[in-house]
Amino acid sequence: MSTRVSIDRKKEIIEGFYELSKVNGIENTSIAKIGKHLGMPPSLIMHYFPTRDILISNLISFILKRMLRIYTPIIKELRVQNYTDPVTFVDRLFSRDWNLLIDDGVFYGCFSLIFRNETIKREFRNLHLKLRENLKEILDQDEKLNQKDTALLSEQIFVVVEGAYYYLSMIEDEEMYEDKVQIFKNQVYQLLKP
Amino acid sequence: MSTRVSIDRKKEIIEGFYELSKVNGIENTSIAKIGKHLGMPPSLIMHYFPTRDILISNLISFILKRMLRIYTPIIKELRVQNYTDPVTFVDRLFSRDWNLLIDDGVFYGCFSLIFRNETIKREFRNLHLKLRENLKEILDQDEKLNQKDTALLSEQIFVVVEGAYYYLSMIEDEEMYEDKVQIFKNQVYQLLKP
DNA sequence: TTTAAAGTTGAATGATCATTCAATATTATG
DNA sequence: CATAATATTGAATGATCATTCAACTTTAAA
Repeated sequence: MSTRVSIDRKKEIIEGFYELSKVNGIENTSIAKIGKHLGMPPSLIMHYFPTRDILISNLISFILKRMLRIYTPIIKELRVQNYTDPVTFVDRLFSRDWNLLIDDGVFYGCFSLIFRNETIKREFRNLHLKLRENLKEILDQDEKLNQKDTALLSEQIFVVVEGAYYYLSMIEDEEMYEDKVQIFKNQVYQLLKP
Repeated sequence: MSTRVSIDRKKEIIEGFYELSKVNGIENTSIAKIGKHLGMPPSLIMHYFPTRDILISNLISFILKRMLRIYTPIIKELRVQNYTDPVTFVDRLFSRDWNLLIDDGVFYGCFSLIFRNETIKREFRNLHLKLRENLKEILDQDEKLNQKDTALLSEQIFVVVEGAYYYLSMIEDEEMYEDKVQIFKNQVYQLLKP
């Protein structure tokens, strides 16, 4: 069905789309621009992605897959150590690894599409349910938390993390940024207290 | 400088822009479409808003002004009663008044612009600083909280509220939605405990 | 009432858009 | 090697875009 070439091309196109979206926003990244950026005619892009909507929904899958990756290093660690201090991965949640993993502008640009596209909304919902499940699994490894409702806890932790990401993305002042991060980290540590 | 007519026209145009953006998204709401919607030539819109960017930045001001309004009824109450149970306005924060006040799709669509526009970012930041200040003032009215750092508390409350709004906007199932709301409300009540 | 300013119209601009298509080149298959 | 499938090209489509402009109408000021 899908050849090596077609798989590579699709990947190349989506990555080009993503790169240009970082600079111009998704809404200003046309098929023609992607083509010029990659040195291919727009018709080739449409050969692999028949409509712009399909192209966008592939970009979203690409982004959501990336986001899930924040957990893979932590989960690997857990396999080896059989124990990880929750504080360690809370730190990781607040670290700038996420910003490195995926551009905030592109991410929120995609997110804003959920309100007019049911499929995109479902994809985002699934990602977030997965993120919470993963966090729950990690919390379950910690004996100190075995009295706690870890499902509830992971909801509570994530709502702080996500609120923090939203709010922090407006803060320019470096010092203020660090202050706020500390506040929100403490807020999560408080939740983790036995 | 600005006549009655020009003030009314500008308002009419921005509101038309907002209405169409609810349905199509900002990125798909052109000046021509706004004109058709309001029964006026696009050139008239450009007479009042010389560029599309100016039009967008006016839409954003319009939206942010609206958001601040969630507090005015609460603050009015406080003036009369000289006391309001914080639980009451936490409820209000989580109520659907906000969704009524401003469409989530338009809101997040505007928000995603902060990443490529410094002015818009500043406007959003100012709104959120104001929201937190307002909440602090309300918390300060409550004697039960006079041992607490109300500035810190308002940060912590809002980060939950904003994370919740983000997350809840993906949830379709009504029952699940109510469950989550209750979780996040409890999380805030916990913060308010003396 | 004259005149200036502000408001409004509609047609025209060139740029860019997503998408289509037929033609050509490359690769895989039998 | 032949042939079918896949990959790629480049030109052309009509729609829509933000913006410009000159002409016209209404309102305000003097």
